[in-house]
Amino acid sequence: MQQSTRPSAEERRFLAAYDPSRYERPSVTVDVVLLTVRGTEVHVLLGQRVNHPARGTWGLPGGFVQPDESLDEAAARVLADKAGLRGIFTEQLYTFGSPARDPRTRVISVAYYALVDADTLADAVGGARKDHHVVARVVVPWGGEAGGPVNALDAEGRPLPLAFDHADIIGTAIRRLRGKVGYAPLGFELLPDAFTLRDLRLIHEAILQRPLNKDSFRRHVLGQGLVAPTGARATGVGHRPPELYRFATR
Amino acid sequence: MQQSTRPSAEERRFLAAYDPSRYERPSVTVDVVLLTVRGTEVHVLLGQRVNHPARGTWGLPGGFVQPDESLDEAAARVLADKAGLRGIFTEQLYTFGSPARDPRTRVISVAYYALVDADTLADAVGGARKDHHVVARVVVPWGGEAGGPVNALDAEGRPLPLAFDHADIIGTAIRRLRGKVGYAPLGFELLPDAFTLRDLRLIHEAILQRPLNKDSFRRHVLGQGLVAPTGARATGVGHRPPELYRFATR
DNA sequence: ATAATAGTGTCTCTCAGACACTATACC
DNA sequence: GGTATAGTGTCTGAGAGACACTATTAT
Repeated sequence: MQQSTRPSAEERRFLAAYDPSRYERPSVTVDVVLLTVRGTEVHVLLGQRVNHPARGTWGLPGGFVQPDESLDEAAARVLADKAGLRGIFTEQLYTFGSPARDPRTRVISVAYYALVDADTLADAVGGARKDHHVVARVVVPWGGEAGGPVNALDAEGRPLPLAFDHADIIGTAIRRLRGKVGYAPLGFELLPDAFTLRDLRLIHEAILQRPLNKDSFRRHVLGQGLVAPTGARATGVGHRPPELYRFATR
Repeated sequence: MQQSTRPSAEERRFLAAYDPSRYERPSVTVDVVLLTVRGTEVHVLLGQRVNHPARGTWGLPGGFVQPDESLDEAAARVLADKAGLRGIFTEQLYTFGSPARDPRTRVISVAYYALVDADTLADAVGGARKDHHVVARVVVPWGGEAGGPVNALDAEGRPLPLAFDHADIIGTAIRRLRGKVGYAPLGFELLPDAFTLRDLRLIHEAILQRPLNKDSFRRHVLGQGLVAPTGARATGVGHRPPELYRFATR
């Protein structure tokens, strides 16, 4: 980011006299849509609200932006505190600021989305956080990149009521993911270090919720040079063992 | 947006006792990157700052988000107040929240970008706002969608110093525009109601800063069904008069 | 051997790029 | 007529989809 020029003496006097309390200020939070893929379905980490407002409903991990941290840092802090995850792919998504979206007061939420492979998420959530956190299945009631709110289901398929506008926020994350997965190397964020091309294709199919051509997918991925063979092969698969690949940083 | 469920009596008591002043809150502004294309170059509306901080530098039109308005409404209000424009294409861009980006206090800026044709912008800026506003040429020192800050030049080609992190914000708008212009009908927002296919192609070339294949562009645009011929033709062009088209809302 | 998927080879269809050619205004 | 751009037709190469065929392991 570009640094502004050094303030003059006159500007320093102005700044010293500046009173920020003259303006009514909203609260600003960061909410993180932490997504993974289990089997053929996208899942999201939700926490059950133990306090009002909307107590008992399920919401995204989030927190107020602290005075000394950037928005990216706030998102990383939320991920570390609430999910025990560090260093995973995280990107700003959209900022939600409808005046009535939180009944407490004016709360503007800068939403982020993050991607992690299912095993790492299971390990992270399996600890002390188990009680009030769930990795919920996301049901997307629209195709392509139409957009709109989504539904969340628990492991038994029961719907989980979502807090505030979090159904919209998750829907926005799904739309972003669908839009980017075709040309950006996002699938690797959802897989362990070594994976087969079939694994990668199933990730894409789970995100897009439509079948992809096996041959074209293979050609496309190999042609992009985004993956490199490890030399190893998967074992115990009951058929010809596939090559294991890793993400190639070009 | 989805409405949250009706609060219970207990929840209403909680909300009545809630004290928002317990948390330190940042200021939140909306800044608008109002873009247009003049000739072969992208331009942006800038205003000269008459007050500190960064007095004399050039900044995007912006304003504090009011307690009763959404972010979209704040962006529309800024466009109406500072540029006299209503009903033009506007979309949320990105939220900038580095702690030191504004020397006054913590200011988080929700950036929007808006598109308008050059004639409409010239009419809107030609009035009383003339003194402290300029439609500056944007010089992009990176190709494709690499991203990064940009430079702004006045009509004589002199660089205009940009306030705060506005060079980054404009750069983010350029990158978004380059990314979307290939598949979304954005070019029409930058043209008057009737235009030739050559006009539309020149708009795309100005945004992408690279030449486009004339034949493919024509086939692509006509094949998409996004334009419809008006039946009229341009006159006084010194060569075969081209068909005039309009944007076709499918 | 059978089942199941990996991986290769090839054909076709679509589309972008390139180019040639004709059309038509203003000078 | 000359010039400049509009607009059409056609060829070619790249890539996606489809499909046939071979490869290889667990059972």
